[in-house]
Amino acid sequence: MPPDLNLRISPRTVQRETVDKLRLAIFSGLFQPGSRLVESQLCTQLGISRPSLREALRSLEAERLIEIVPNRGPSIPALSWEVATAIYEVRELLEVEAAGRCALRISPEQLRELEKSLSAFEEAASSNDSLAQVMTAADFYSIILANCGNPILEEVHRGLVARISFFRGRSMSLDGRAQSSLAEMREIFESIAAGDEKAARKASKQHVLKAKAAAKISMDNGI
Amino acid sequence: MPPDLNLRISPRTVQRETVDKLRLAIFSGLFQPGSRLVESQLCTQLGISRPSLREALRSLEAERLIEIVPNRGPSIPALSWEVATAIYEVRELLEVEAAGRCALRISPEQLRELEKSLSAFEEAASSNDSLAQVMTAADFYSIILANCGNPILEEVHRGLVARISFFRGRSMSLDGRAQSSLAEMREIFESIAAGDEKAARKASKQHVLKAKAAAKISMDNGI
DNA sequence: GTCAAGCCGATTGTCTGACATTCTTGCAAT
DNA sequence: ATTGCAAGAATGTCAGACAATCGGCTTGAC
Repeated sequence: MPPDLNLRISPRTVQRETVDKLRLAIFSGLFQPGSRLVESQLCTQLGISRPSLREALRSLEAERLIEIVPNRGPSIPALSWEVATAIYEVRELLEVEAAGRCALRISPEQLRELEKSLSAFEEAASSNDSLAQVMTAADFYSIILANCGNPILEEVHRGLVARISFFRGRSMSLDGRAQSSLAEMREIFESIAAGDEKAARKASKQHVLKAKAAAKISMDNGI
Repeated sequence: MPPDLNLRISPRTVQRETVDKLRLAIFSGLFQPGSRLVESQLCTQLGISRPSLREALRSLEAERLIEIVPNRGPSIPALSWEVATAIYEVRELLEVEAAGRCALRISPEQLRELEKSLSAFEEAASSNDSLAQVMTAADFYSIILANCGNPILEEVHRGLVARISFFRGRSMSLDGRAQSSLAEMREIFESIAAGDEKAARKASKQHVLKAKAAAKISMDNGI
């Protein structure tokens, strides 16, 4: 059998990417919190019809990336500090668990992947591209979550991180935050590499707590 | 002005309830896992148009209550034991945390509510109505999660419990499971009432572990 | 000048109907 | 029995339409 000629001459089912486009746009902070998303505008911008768009919007609503109030339409929710705190707390719960499990079971192969993503973050941290920083940092966690042995942990975590992505760009651009974040992540990596569950949990907890503190600072500064 | 005759001759915004109807139907086990949901059929059954139905289906897809394969349409996912295990594990993480927090901060008023829901479960446990058992048990957790001080914890938990609701009816009808469940829940309640965080965590953990074991048994029995 | 009432445009909620694409299933031919 | 094909069914997507609702603006009264 010839090796998978999955060429797809005529790109079918491209509509489903709409939701990904929108999601990415939200991540990138293209829309201000609180701003409304007018359906007709999005339709023309995305080149799709209103029914299709509305389907995509429903998905995003279920993911809590947008909110839809009846007769007012979709908008980007303004994340209150209360909710952000709650998200960080649950993130802590999940990441600590994942890091601990990961330390006990990650394969050497995946460990190299993790190291690579840490290097990628290191490079991003030297730059001023906060979007790249957020993205590479997200990769780092993703690898940990993907190797913790519990797909649900990963899934839930992804959903939560998505909701605070808006913040994370802001707080990452705080002075020195990227560098200290790097140090924390390196410690997590070392612990996992050493197979030290307790240390991985501790380092992971520290990291989330620091991230939360940074987020609070950037929010108080009204950035 | 006459006092709010909210008669709603022409029922407005009733469409949004469609998703609730469907969700309830899924909870109740009306559809077999793996069975397909044909859009045109659902449209006539629910009395709505296809676009509206598809919006509802997208919501349910994002909640992982159904899955939609391109060009094959929506269906009820067959829950593998691997995924179910993962869900129970995360549930444990969340419930333990919530019970612990709840013990430290619940108001006397809400504590009475919790007691009431425990009584409701007690009554259901005496009967053979496993749906009522699942529902009242869900109420019990909901109150704990709603009073743990972290709305995200509650939200995530609700999503996870929804996905294993199919099972829970089955495992609850195992011989003696409802009664032992009652005992475990009572212990959780007592710990919370006493404000004993550690005990609440321990009892909560025990409860989830037992529930998981019961689910495994009922699954192995191929029920 | 300020405030309240009412009207108008903009936007959403929902439907009908349509058509191309894709999957499934049954039938025919080898 | 297996293969291939063709008809039917279901989905993916669109266009257009219309009522209901919301928000802002104008108008009028004090």
